[in-house]
Amino acid sequence: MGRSPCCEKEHTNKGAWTKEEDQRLIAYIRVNGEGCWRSLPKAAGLLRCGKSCRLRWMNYLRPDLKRGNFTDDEDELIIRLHSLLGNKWSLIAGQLPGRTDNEIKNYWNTHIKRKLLSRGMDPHTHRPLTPVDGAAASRPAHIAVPARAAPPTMSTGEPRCPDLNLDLSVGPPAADTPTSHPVCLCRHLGLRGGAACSCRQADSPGS
DNA sequence: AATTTGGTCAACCGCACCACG
DNA sequence: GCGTGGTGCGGTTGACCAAAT
Repeated sequence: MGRSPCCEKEHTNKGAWTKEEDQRLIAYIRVNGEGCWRSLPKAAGLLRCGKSCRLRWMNYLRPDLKRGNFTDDEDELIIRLHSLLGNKWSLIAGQLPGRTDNEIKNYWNTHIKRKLLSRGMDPHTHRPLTPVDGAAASRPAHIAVPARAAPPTMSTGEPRCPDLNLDLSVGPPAADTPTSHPVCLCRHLGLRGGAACSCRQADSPGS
């Protein structure tokens, strides 16, 4: 009935990638560039699903990735972007050069959630925890109630952090990262391929 | 020293969107 | 306008490791 699966699961490897698989993928993309993920595994001699190859490349093998701990600045930026965008990890990642959506998502779930809870903030709404939670009652006095904080809904289109300067038409704020890909938020905002989008050429050379 | 528990992160899965014929 | 294929995204899982008991 429906569409065929993205790949033949019976003849594909799963689980952790080996060094050899990594090398094959890197070598292939160096020569042929990104794109055509569906046919890439066969062409590269990999027994992997195309999606798996893409994920491995995007989240781990890309040369412009910044590995290592998040800085306090990045922490705060993620928190503010999340309050504005919600769980739009790819959008948030677009504002953090060298970071991937998967990395940020993991970091959020493991570190920042706890950080916000310790501040007496609800990680979902970015509002102070309600008395029902039993935490707000004990909220320290120095934690101000943000009057403009609102649930992370995307429907109003109203910025929840007016002081956060998000230029939606340009790349990441860090201009000194020549290796990072330019980020076009119009793509994420549903304008992909639209007339308003001027990023098609720069988007990706392979696609 | 052995076992348990909790944290971290790479990877998978399913769905949604877009481009194209 | 519709159906299909390809790609990207967000949620979830599970393996691995370190700290605690």
